Amino acid sequence: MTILKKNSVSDAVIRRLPRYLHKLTELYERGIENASSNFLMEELNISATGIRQDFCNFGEFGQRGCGYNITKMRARIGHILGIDEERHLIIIGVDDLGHALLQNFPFEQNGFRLEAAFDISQSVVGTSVHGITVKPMTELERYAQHHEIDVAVLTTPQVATQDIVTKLIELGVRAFWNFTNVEVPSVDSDVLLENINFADSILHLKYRILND
Amino acid sequence: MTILKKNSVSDAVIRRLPRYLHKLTELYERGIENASSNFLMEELNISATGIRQDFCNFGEFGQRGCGYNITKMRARIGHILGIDEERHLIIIGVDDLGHALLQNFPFEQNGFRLEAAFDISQSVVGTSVHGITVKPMTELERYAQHHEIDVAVLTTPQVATQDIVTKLIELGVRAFWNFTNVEVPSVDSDVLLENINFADSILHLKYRILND
DNA sequence: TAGATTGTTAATCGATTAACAATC
DNA sequence: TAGATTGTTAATCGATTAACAATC
Repeated sequence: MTILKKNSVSDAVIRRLPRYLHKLTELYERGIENASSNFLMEELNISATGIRQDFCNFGEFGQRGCGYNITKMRARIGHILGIDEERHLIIIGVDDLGHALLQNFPFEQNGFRLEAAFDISQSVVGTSVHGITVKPMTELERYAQHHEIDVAVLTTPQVATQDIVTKLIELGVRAFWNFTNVEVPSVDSDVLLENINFADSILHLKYRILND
Repeated sequence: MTILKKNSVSDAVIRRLPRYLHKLTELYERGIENASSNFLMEELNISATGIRQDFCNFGEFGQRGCGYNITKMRARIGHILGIDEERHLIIIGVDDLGHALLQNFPFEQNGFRLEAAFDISQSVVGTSVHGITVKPMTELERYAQHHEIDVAVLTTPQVATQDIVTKLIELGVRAFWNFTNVEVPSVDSDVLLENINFADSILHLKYRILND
């Protein structure tokens, strides 16, 4: 009998873990070895109680009376987030944004390896960015049959996105990092979708500019 | 006596408004004129009750028995988000990502006008992207004295970010759209900060890949 | 031991969901 | 009128905050 490994830690907590990780790395680089929840509160603008509550989800992190050891905590949170588990990704669409990601985003640092790039446009196919040669979309299917694709990064034009997602799901892709403005609709519950939506973000900022 | 116009609508609600706006625009383009909360639920994966509750914050939107008129609702949500209120922004850092934003992001569509771009690198200063000529950082101060800067878009290298933010705040900038991985620390409560953090996002995806 | 600070239970607060009267 | 669907109050659920015993 298989038991569905149900994630009991709330999404809100998980969303904060990368912020902890990043801050701990910064403190480590500053040469700080130990931090109390109160100190972290000031650094992160999260209440000390909240921080302790978050860590508590994953067992004991600190030492009563002495705070948290930064090296140890960093390793542990990194492990929870799976930084040490490498996953493969491909990128679809090598326009400016795709190019920026290929060129500058530290995939390795986050436990990913960008293995291939695809584009439909003749002007970019065959060019090489950061060591990756852009393939034509026509090769996608063949590529998928011979390589494991853990994540597809979507930096495609709006209109093309839905079809590409459908195609990729058919080809077995189960996770998407979506930079397009498209709401990919209720895909199967076993498909993961992480959106980065610039327009949503700037509209939220506009609202606050007008109302705060 | 001035009354502090306290925003009584929760942040969670406001974060959903851009999604509503976007979906309504799509439905409009599909030629659909009316939608019930149940229909929107299917389109957006937000419960029908939740949708009605959200709209209820801003007065009556629909017509009992008939649902919501798409054109009217779209205009209203757009107005709440201030799409019709133009604000000016500048971008600091014209690397690949900055370039991508300049070139492709529909600022006007979201009620913004990108007025100037700054960079420190000799190789981009003086070049022109999408009609904007990149200025050297040394001109920032003079520029700020003569123009209104409502938002500064940050696509700067990590190390430079904090100093640039401090400088911009001195120059009177009160809102930032931050694409760097830097946690800009507890700035004054009258300074707005909207973060887009690629690393946080992809680590969250990684966690779900490993745990879902 | 005294002071500091965690880990964790309990209390509070806020957001989501359910229910239903109002009304098209 | 009957059916549909909103607007809104009440109930539930979950997340944040407070409190404090455990312990370094």
